[in-house]
Amino acid sequence: MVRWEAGTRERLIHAAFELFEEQGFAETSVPEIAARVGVTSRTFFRYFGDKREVLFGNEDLMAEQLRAGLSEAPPGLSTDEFIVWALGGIAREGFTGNRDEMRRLRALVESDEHLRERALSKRLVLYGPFSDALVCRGLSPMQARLLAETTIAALQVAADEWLLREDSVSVDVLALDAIGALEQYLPKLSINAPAAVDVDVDEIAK
Amino acid sequence: MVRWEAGTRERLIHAAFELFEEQGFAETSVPEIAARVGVTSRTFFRYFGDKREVLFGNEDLMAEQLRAGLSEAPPGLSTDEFIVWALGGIAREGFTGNRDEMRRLRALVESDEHLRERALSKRLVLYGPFSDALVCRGLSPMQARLLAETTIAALQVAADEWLLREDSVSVDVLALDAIGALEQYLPKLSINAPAAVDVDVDEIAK
DNA sequence: GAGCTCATTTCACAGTGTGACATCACTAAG
DNA sequence: CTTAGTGATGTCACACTGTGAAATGAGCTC
Repeated sequence: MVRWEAGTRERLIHAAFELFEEQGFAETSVPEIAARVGVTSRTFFRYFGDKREVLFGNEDLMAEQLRAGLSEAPPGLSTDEFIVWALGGIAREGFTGNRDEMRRLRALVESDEHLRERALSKRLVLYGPFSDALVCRGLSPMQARLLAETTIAALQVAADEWLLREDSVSVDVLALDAIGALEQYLPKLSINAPAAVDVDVDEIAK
Repeated sequence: MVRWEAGTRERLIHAAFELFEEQGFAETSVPEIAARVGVTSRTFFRYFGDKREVLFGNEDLMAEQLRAGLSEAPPGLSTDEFIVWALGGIAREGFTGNRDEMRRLRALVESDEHLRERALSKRLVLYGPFSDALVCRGLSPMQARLLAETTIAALQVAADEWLLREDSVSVDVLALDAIGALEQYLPKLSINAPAAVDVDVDEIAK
């Protein structure tokens, strides 16, 4: 006879999800979640740093997979090819099937201010590895950051679109469509921008 | 003799800023801040929804100014001209002088997880008005969102760059430079992407 | 000076998150 | 068989966050 049932973490996640859907996030307390699983709230906080975190375990997983996946990029890709390749990987790993559960999660997150906030900062976790990989490929930190943020934002938009649909278009195609359309609207550098940049960088160095 | 000193809100902000710099954000309690100003913590929470908010009053102000400013855009601008114009406005309103205080604020925010999280969601407040304005100009909600996020991200990167410098380059120029460089790295739609988009959108409508 | 206003205080409270220490089934030596 | 871990959980105590509801009291108005 085992002293404790296995899979406490998973059961906590499940119970939390249920309760949040039944009563709302704010109206559900941690002791309540713990009670449904038959543990103490202290145990809950041992598994999850805070109440919100119970819904975002996946994101951390995706970030790890992403970091691992990005290091396996075929050599010789140009930066834009690298992005296409990375989007494909993410789409294949994180966006197959289980659309319905993702929809429910999305609805939950959208329903509460604190959850929306946490979701945003989870994007940081995603574009962190991405940005690092781009720096390794020779981009400046600032450029890498902007490119990573843009790509992840496109991915997010594409994911939203994907969740609205029922067909089987893959997320990376949607993301690339979005990026393509984006380019059409971005101001072209040549039009304006006196570009007093490169000069002043040196002045600071003094 | 006045029962209460004027400008409680400003004095709370000031006291909080000082204490956060002296001891760190996590190590400073709300009662402590309130005590330094000579009020109760209850009063603090009447001015600020939560402890973090005391550092982000400006962002809300900027968002309002932005929303107001965007509605005054000269007619006849194309989308990319509109973006250039908007960036100019933001730079003129929010990024003149007081660089040193902004640097200190930035350092504070970077020093704490919860503050970084809040800073991110404040960006939502900024790109909300932007995105709305773009929708009014005929973009689809998704496109508007992506374009707005990209622009604000560029602004953020440019602001970071600006804070690192001492010269007088304006933020909007830096942002446009960043966007220019960004375009160079974005995958071109023509290369790939079978683009199964427009068809399926209609199918959903049924 | 009666009454009103309004920022603030006071009080009570539910919930969050954490550190320190106790418990107890199970396990690996000896 | 005993003994000494090990590791997930419980227990307890606590500081802090954030929020309703009612009381206070200075200054203003008529």
